[in-house]
Amino acid sequence: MSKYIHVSVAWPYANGDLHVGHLAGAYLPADIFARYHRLKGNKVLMVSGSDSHGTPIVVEANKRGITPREVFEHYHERFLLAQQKIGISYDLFTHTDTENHHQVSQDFFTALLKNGYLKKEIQELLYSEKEERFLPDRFVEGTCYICGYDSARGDQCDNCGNLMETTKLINPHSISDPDDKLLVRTTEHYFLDLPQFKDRLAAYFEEHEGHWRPQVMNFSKNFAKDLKARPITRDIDWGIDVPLDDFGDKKMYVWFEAVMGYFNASVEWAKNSGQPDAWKDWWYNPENKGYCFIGKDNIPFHTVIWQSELMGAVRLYEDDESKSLQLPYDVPANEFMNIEGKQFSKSRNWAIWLPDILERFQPDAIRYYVARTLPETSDSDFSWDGFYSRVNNELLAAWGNLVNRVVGFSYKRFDGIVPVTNELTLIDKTLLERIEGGFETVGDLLEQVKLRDALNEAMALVREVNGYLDERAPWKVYKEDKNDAGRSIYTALKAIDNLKIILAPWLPFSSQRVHELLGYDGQLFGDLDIKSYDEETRSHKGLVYDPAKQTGTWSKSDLKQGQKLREPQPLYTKLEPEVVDEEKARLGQPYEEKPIEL
RNA sequence: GGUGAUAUAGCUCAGCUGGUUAGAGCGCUUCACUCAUAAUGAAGAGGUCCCUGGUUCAAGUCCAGGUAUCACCA
Repeated sequence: MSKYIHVSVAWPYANGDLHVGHLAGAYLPADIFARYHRLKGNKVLMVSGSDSHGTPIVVEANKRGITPREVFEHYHERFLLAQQKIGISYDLFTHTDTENHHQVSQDFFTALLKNGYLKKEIQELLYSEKEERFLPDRFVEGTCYICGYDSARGDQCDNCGNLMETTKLINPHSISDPDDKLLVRTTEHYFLDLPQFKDRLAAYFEEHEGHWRPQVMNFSKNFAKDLKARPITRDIDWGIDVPLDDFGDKKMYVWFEAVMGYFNASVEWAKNSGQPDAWKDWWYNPENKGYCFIGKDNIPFHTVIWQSELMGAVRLYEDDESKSLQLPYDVPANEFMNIEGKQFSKSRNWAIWLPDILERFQPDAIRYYVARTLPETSDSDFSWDGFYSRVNNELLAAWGNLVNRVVGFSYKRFDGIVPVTNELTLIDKTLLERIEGGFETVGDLLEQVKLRDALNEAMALVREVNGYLDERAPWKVYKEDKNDAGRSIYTALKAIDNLKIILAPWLPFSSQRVHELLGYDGQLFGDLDIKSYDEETRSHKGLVYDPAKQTGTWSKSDLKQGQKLREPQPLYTKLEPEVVDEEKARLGQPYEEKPIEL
């Protein structure tokens, strides 16, 4: 029985390249999880996209003297390429400036308004007469009303560290123009009336107590205890229009519409697939399980606000009143990944950029190290020493070498075929039972989103096979009893055939190569391509997983004796010790974007 | 300032509702092996479980306070 699994992945702000923090926080865990379910034969819908709105994009655009649209389109393109290269298998990775996203977000707004969950309130904000607009906090500078520092930012004072109430700043002015004195003015905005959801949220948390990560649950419960209405509209130019005739030129707040992307992108995916209602199999299916993969900074938006939006809209594009939008089943938020012990910083370029490292390292090597070091329970650390030793001493030495030694031996002593042998002995059967048990043990951990534990277990199985080989010593036995040696090699090949599937969620590229080495044709996974989609007034590109050619399944090996193998080539490139110092030296240096080549 | 987390072997991390000699991987030492990208296997040495109090027959595990780090909110 296949199940429906919806995988929502955090939407990256398209104002700079992706870095390993993004990968570790959301994209890689989501992909591992999704690939497992794809192998299980479950109906996976994994979506995300570039967040094209929000102040950071506008700031970046101003800095470069180009439009916000040019900024996000530039990075959207790079997101597509980098993620294709490292194999994040989105059913659709789109962006928030599609006609579809605008339309569905507006319909969401309208539904919330109609159902009585939005209310108008008057706010005091800083207004620029020069620019004839209200300025967001980040565009404001002034004198700190606590310590007197004269360059306090609109949201925080860099001198005393206190967060600022923007309207209290002394002599507030625009960041880009110190002569542009700002005035406090009132403006009217819509608010999402979160307190109305308090009881329903409490019931929702109750329902999921137990399987959520404790830090996510605790944080969310606490956050939901004291809810206030939050403004969801802004006086800005770059964003989605509020769908009301009498509300000026105001736009939706980016956090309000970005989370809707999980829903909107599902709708787009269905349209693109030519089955416009297909998304309902997830969003209106009580059997669906939805997972939101995000970083810890995003927790309240994905455990409180998004749930409130879904509950408040009740239903969209669905007439059956017995149905309502499904809420996420789990929000496996990750902590942060530091770099060489220090926090990521874009301004100081303390970062490891994805397009950059993909030029020098194999995707599976990166995937392996990051997966091994996932910040699932607490902040973790990416270190080049760690990368070097994990890749060389574990991935390559234990797994790559296992494949190489066994296939190589078959090639050398058994004419490059899977040895033909008779009845297995107890020790052979015991090994295979242990390995085959991995489908259960590793699978269970994956379903609980304990990805690090699951990988640990999978690697323990790899070591079992190495231990078995040492014990059986086919290279020695071969001289006296070729059949017995063949039996061990057959057993080891079959173990590898199983492990290639068990490891495939983490190592899709090298598992495919093992698949081919073992003599199979065809693809374990489907294709991941960049495609173009036309809407009425504009077109956009998306990264799209097409499962049509997928043949891999999460099930025991049925390796045939006598099957022709392919000549082994090492799976992984061994890293030279110098890379550690070379890569460390890059940290903090200016980063130059280069074209991403596949 | 408030809230939620995190601090355990050289390194990266497990240790759920308190209970035998505190675990794993890597690194290190010794031995074995040579099919393999000198890769593999076995054995072993490494810890005042951040600090200070407290509860308890018993605390890495609970409570209070403190220190350091992270996120969110004001």
